[in-house]
Amino acid sequence: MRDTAGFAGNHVVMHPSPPPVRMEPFKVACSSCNLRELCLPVGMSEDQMERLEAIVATRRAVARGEPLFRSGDAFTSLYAVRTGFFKTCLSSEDGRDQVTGFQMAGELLGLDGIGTDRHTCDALALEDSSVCVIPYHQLEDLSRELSDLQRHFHKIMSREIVRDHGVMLLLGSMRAEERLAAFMLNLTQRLRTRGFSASSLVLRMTREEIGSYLGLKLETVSRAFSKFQEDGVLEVKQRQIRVLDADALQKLVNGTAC
Amino acid sequence: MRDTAGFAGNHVVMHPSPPPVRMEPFKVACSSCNLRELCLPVGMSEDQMERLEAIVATRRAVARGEPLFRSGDAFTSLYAVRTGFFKTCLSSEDGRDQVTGFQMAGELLGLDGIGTDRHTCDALALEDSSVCVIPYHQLEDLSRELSDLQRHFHKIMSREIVRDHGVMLLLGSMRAEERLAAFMLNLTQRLRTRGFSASSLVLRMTREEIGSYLGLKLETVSRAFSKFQEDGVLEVKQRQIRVLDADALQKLVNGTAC
DNA sequence: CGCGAGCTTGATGCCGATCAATGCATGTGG
DNA sequence: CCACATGCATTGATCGGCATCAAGCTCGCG
Repeated sequence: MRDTAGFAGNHVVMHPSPPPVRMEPFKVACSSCNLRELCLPVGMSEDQMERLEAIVATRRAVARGEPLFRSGDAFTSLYAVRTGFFKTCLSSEDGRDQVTGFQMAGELLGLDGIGTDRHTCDALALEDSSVCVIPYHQLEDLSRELSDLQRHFHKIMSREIVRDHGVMLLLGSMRAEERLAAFMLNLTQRLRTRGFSASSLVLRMTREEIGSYLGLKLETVSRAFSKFQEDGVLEVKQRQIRVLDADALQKLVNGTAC
Repeated sequence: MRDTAGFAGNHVVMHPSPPPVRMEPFKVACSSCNLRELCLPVGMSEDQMERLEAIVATRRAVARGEPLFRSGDAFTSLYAVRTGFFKTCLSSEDGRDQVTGFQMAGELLGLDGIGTDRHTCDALALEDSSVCVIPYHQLEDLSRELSDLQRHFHKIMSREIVRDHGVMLLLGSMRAEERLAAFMLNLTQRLRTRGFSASSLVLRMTREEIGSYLGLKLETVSRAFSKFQEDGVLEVKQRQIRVLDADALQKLVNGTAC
């Protein structure tokens, strides 16, 4: 039987086609959320978490293909991914397009909007997803009272900057196969953090989206996948991927295999 | 007579070779600093600024070629550039190297360190420079009291993220000349903000450093400069640059000239 | 004056883009 | 249940932009 673990395991699957946006009036309970060790409340006490829950009052469902927000939208809230999978992408006026990131459960979306009070990129759901809505001004207010929250929020922003620098390194100095290797390692690592198999996964994005993220054309991504399969590093069946030799990937990312 | 304004104008020039690091016990006065409209205190009242000055107690001079901090150093402070010019760069173990940014007066350095309490990149002075030292934990404490400070600090971090996304777009989808055009426009715009001529400047970095930032080899950068000169877009004499046709640069960055 | 770091310019080759055709999976309507 | 459309992936052939290799050149400085 085929292993379909991937990160589809605990996703909210909504069929047949749900309304694209649905507000859930139910109380959000960070304290009982299985993402609390990945998300904003990391390291917070019980009563601090209650304060946070009080402002994170709503959830929002986003159907596959729909935007959570778009570039130019007024910025009011951050979003924590509960279930599902997103991409953020920049599109310049002349049709150039760049995927700037893929976000999975526990990761924060919308940080780009703080600087100008408008979102500067599009966030699109790659599968039916749900997010916790975190009204930003309330978060600012609360983080003035809870230094643990403040500290953690700053760490999240800083790590986003560091992540971006890593992508710049990748885009600026790696070759196609190295880029894909780095991408796959990053993906499996994040899945492992979330308790999923690191060796078997289902890609939620197309070759074109991967290519956009990595600064490659979709054909090049496809060829690199095929190469990895030939070399016994990956098993690739469309979006079903099995990692056979993680070390080989790691060696590609460093310079050892050149 | 040659216009040498560039951004050398108000820089502290220290010859012959000063001690690489010098602490200045003098009081820092944000309120009388001509960078206060670019730096952290933007939009703060007089007495708020006094609170900030109280924690920004020291300056530090960094000689050309010397590090302000290095990857792996313990993170304790942020730094605001007072005078001079820096680059930040990432170097992976296998010798790959990526310049992730160039910082000039009024810009903040060190945000990368917040996430892990260690710096994740090197910051090197490209000319004799000086910075204001901002002890980070004191800044956190103060920004819990002064919401204006908090808000502005968050905006600065967010804008850094947005800037990085822009670089990702550049690295992922632009061709050599487009990259250099975007780079030159960005540079002239920042100079203009600081009251310098936007049409005449002196590059503080080598072709190789520009290339590393733009994901190009130094020869390609050089050829692109030559091309711009041929086309009457720039006048290039080593590091002396004069912008003759800013519109042409702008058109290159968008798709109009393709 | 001569050295060296940084810059320019030319010749060549390779990696990845582009163009094009085919394959494969899913879904839809007859 | 099949025929067909559609979206995505694979694979091949060719092309072009940038890297690489290799000389010279410029300028500041000891």
